[in-house]
Order: sequence, then C-alpha cells, then structure tokens
Amino acid sequence: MSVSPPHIDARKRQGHDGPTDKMREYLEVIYYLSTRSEPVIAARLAEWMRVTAPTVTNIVKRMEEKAYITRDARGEISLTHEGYEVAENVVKRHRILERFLVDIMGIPWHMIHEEAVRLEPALSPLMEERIEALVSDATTCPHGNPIPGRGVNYKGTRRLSEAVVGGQFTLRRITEEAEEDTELMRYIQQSGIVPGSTFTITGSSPAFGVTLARGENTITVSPQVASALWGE
Amino acid sequence: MSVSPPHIDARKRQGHDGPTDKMREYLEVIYYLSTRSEPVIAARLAEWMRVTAPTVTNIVKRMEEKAYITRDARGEISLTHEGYEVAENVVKRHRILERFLVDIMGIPWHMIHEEAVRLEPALSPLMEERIEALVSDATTCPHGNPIPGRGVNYKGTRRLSEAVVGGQFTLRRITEEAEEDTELMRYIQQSGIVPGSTFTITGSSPAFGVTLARGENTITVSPQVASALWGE
DNA sequence: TTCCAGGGTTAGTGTATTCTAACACTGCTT
DNA sequence: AAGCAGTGTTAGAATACACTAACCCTGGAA
Repeated sequence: MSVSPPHIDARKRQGHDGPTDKMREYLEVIYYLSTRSEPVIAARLAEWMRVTAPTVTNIVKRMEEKAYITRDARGEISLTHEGYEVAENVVKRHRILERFLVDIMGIPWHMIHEEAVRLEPALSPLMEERIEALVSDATTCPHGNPIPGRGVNYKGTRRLSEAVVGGQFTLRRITEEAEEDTELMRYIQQSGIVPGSTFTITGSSPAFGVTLARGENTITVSPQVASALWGE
Repeated sequence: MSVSPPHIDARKRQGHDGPTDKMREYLEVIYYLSTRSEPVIAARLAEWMRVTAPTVTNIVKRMEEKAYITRDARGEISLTHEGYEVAENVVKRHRILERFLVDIMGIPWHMIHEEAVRLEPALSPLMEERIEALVSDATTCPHGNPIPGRGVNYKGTRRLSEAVVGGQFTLRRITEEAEEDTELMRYIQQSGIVPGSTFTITGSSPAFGVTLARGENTITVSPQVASALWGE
C-alpha cells in the first residue's frame, strides 16, 4: 500500500541536532539544582538520575560538546544560554503537565511527578498546546512551583528549616527533591502540608527537624523535608 | 538529601523480562497485518516501521527467541499466545487513547493516530486506568476500529473496493494503514467519509477506484483507499 | 605525615536499535 | 537459459546509554 507511516522516532530526529531525551532530563535536573544554593556537580546528577559516576561523565561530556553546559576548573556545571532555554522549556512542560494530571486526569497528588517525568518526552507541540489550553489559568504546579513565564516567583520565600520558632509559616512550594519521593509526598499531603496552608512553628532543631502546629494538629518533619519546603 | 528519585527507565526494566517498547510496536503492527488477509512477512514490517530489512531480521530474531512470534518455512510470521496477549493489549491502549485524544483533549481527528503512537509507550497502568475511565462508554476508536474486549467486531463487513456498484455502503471502520497517512485522513474527513455515514456506490474499478455519492456530493477514492475502508 | 572520603576520569563491556554493503534464494519473464 | 524483482540473511559499523574495574586528585582527620 502506498500510504506510509509517519512514525516519529526520537532517536532518528536526534542525529546531529537537538538534545536527546536524556540530555533534556539532565538539563532539567541541572535547572532544579541551580535554582537552589548547592553546587551543581556530577556527583549530584548521578544521585538524581540514579546512575553511576562514569555515566554522568559521559553525558556531561556530550552536553558540553553540544554547548548546553560549561564547566569551571573545579568541575562545577553551569547552563549556557542555549541549555537554559532547553531546561526552562522542559520545566515548564513538566509543571503544566502536573497541573493537568491533577485537574483534568484526577491523578493522586503524590504520584504526578513520576507520571510527568514519564509522559513529558512523549508530548508533541500539539499536545503541549492543548494541555496548556486546558489549564491556562494555572501559575504554579500543584506543588506550588512556578510555571516559567507566568509571572510567579516567590522571591521572598525561605526554607522551613530556616524559619524562626514561634513565628508563622505559610507554605508556598515543595521543591523537586521532595517531589521525587512518592511516600514522602503522600505523608505530606495527608498531614495537610499543602501549598497555601499556614502553620505556627513550635520547634526547630537541625538534628530533629521542625515542629508545626495548625489548629489541634502537630506535625514534625525531618530536617531534610524541612529544607525542601519553602514559604514565608 | 535522602529522598531519591523513582525514575522509571524503560530500558532498565527490560533487562531480561518483557518485550522492549520497540518489540511492542512491532507486535502491534503484526496484529494489524494479521487481522487482514495479507501474509505477515518481514518486508511488510520494514515498510510499516520505515526501517531497512536487516533491522527487521534482527528484531524478528529477538522476538522469536523471546517466543512472542513463530515463523514458518517461508518466513511468515505468526503471533504466539504470549505475543498475541501483548499485541492486543497495545492495540487496546492505542484505540482507547485515540478516543481520549478526540473526546477529552480535542486533538483533530486526522492527527490522533500519530499522537497515540507517540504517547502509548509512556502510559503507566494508572494513566491507562484513568483514561479508560474517562472514555468508558466507547467501544471503538474514532476511526471505527473496535476496542478489544468491548464486544464489537463488525464481522459482516467487507472492503469498499469489493462493494457492488449501485448498492449502499455504510462505513464502519478505517483500517490502520490509512490511519497512518495524516494527509489522507484529513481528506477523508473533509469529504465526510467518517464511520457511520452511508453512501451510494456509483462506480467501481480496480484501476480508478470507487466513486461514492451522498446527497449532492460525489467523491472518488483511489483503489488503495477503497481497500482500507470497511463497511456493509 | 599518612590515609581515607569524596569526586572525577579512563578503559573496556553490554544491550537495543539502527544503518550500509554484500550475498543468496525463489520465481517469474523474456 | 539468463536475468531481474522481491525477499531475506550475514557481516560490520555507529550511536546512545548504561555498567564494572581501576586509577587519579584534593583536602581534611588521625
């Protein structure tokens, strides 16, 4: 038959042009990492991507050749302009997709990150456009992280781990390193720790974490979790 | 940080167990091919998948080793029970997904096949379940092809190319080899040739195709297209 | 100062998917 | 009989991604 399939194979498209799907994933993580204070080094990427060090060396080298990143003398990684563009795009898709998964698809809140990671590389521009249209009023993902280009950025926020005892704390965003842990997200949501809610901080220690009170409930979160929750 | 990503890498999962994504795609095509009369041979697969002959030899060999298919003396391919299960599952997902893309996402009818091919391997069981819930009353994909396990199969239908001149023809399904051609699908839809519509056949020849009339409109479709349209 | 932890690289493999080049078989058609 | 079209295979290579094993820094602790 003369009709021929339009099969779009990602691999084929990536002969010599754009980033591969994996590179996009790494760029996304670099974006997350550089949004925070910690240095962006290969060892961190290896942890996030759950691969060994040589795998990161390999991909980082290729991303450098393609000029998505640069490395300084100590091996620290920065996004180039080009790399930043790619990363921001991926992050935007990711967050809009998460919104869509909650609002339209009814996926439980604590599973959307994983689903978004899976679906994101499979979205065509058309699908992206349709999804965007369906959640056009959203400015953040369900975890409170801003959708790039929609005018939200929570400049004044700081980590819960740095908040003062006795004060109020309004949660604004849960950063990605917490998102990745499904069990943790379930616990957080069940405890009512969702973006927008306000608590009184009744205790804080670098060893035991932070204790929050709201109404009659008291919750203690670990130091790790406390540093992943940002608010004001 | 102690939280660790749940990144599900398809490749990793496929160490020694199930079919790879590519195998699933090939099995899907074998399913389509064997639903029709034509022999399922490697050359056909190469055309559908738009790859060269050695590529097919390679994958077919691996699928044989994994017992998803068998080959007879002439090289003809059949699905094993196991392979059939996989293929039917893929086809079911594909068709439900197409329904979802039209009904919920508002993707134009002529583009859904391509989108479905792209998205299908990225669907988790959870997403599949949610999508199924959103289109739970559908029994066919938008092209009229039955969703396996939902009680439709259009047993009495035959190709438009075999219909008799002067008779009526009610379109039931547009088979996949036509679906793959976006331009063709656009033309078909614009001509009002959608599942469920009825025409009078005013002419038919193996060389020039079939001429259909409905109301004041007359459409002539090529022999290839006529053999991809099934009805009664 | 010695040594180890943390970070990074090189070298060598392995798997999945694809390609080109070259060759072989079958069955018509001239 | 010669030859070509259609089909299929083997051989050899490339790319992207991942691994283990082995080794090299650097900086602080013992």
